[in-house]
Amino acid sequence: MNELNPHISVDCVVFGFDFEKLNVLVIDRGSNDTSRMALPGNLIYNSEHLNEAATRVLEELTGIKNIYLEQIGAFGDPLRSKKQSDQEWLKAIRSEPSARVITVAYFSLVKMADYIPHASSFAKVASWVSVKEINELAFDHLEILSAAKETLKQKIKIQPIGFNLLPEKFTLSQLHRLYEAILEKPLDKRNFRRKIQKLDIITPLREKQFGVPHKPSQLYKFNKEKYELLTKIGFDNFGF
Amino acid sequence: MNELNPHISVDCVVFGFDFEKLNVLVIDRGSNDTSRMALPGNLIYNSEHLNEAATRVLEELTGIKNIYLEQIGAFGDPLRSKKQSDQEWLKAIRSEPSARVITVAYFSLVKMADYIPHASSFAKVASWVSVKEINELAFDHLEILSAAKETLKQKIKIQPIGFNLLPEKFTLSQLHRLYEAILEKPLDKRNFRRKIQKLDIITPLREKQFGVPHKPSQLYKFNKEKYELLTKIGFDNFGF
DNA sequence: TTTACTTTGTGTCCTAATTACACTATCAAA
DNA sequence: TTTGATAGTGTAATTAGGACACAAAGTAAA
Repeated sequence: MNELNPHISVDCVVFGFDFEKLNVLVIDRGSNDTSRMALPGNLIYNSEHLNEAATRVLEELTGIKNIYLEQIGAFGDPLRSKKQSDQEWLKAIRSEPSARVITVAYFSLVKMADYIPHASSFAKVASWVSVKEINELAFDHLEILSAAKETLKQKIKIQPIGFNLLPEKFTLSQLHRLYEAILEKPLDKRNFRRKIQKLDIITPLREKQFGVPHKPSQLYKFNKEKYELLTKIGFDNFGF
Repeated sequence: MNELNPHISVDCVVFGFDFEKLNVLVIDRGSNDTSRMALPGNLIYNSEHLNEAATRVLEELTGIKNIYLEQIGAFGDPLRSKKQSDQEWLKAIRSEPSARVITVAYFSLVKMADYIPHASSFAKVASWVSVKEINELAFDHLEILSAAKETLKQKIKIQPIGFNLLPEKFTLSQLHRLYEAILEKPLDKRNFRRKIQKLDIITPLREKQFGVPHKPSQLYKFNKEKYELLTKIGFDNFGF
């Protein structure tokens, strides 16, 4: 009844931002394969919705709840079944050797502070790796990562989802660097500030940075209420 | 070896444009279910790539080759297995009663003249139905249709894919009505013309409409070479 | 052959958005 | 008190977007 479905898996591209660059959570699969790193993922249960499965996989891995998740799409072609090294996958698939696995990929945005690899005690430990440093991954995960990066780029041009990658309180410079990291191109500082302020969805706090060896920066928070109000009115251009 | 996989299907949302409104190909499933109409779709073979399966389903249905196809995403939750009326699906699923089906949805854009239902002699006959008239479909197909419409809207704001819905030679008015139908909002005639001409990807022909009871219109064709040249240069704003 | 009907095709003005660009202010640390 | 680092700000020029009305070219009907 509540069994794993050996034909369908979910894989998650979990992005984090360290105030300088984008990072992704990857899992070390050991050394019995050409590419040791893989995206976190798992087979799904027959009783599960797709989104639930992705949420579950991420919570099992990182302990994070209420995670921002978005589907990227379905991947997986017959070649997938030739790579037979992931032990869990092998075990599940054993009964039906000719089957293939379709994987439904998700991307998610988390605050990096919410998951610190070795401070957490989960079975598989994932680690943060800079997106730019990844040029090989197990299975078709490199393709999935590319699609995730592209989807994120497109999405952030339309919706203010970047705030999921920042702490509650953040500076405009941090937000600026985040957009540059995602879009992979420099954005003029003054033009960026003007534009983001005109969107009218961030609120300055009565608080500044302290302890920094330079002029302390104004802190802001994302005004979710105002954003939702604007979208309800039909406003939909939060683009860059 | 080359068997149907009873867990994974593809469904296709095939859009056509009759110079007035958007239409979708639907199949009449007979009367043994609450909602008789469904999107064309089928289970996939284990040896098939996902895209291949979608291409195959469409070619089997309409005979059209070289179709424009784009994945929308994966759908399907456990509820799906409770609706047990599609005979083919039942038969395929019989051996494994507790399984669920994930469907990978695609949307495709075709020139309506390429598929005229009763002129073709395929087993299942699909028919064109105005998108606006559809408010019920079998399974979760209404949800898929909504997602398809939304994806198409977003996509046409970025890429010039609309030309797949028009014949080789078309008028600016036809193109104008197409954009209005997809975006579901009126666009100013003069501003539309100015903008589309500035994109510089359509070429006027040495030819006009004839036989029309009004001023004959200039005919244009989509300049694919120029479009690809522009994208290679890094230009990517074909938006509306 | 004239008139009515229908759709094509065009230009300007105004406002909003985008781009490029450089210097002063404020803090910690040396 | 000097140095080093980042924050924070305005303007001018260009480009894009939105609103708007009328003459031209064909067929069909009188």
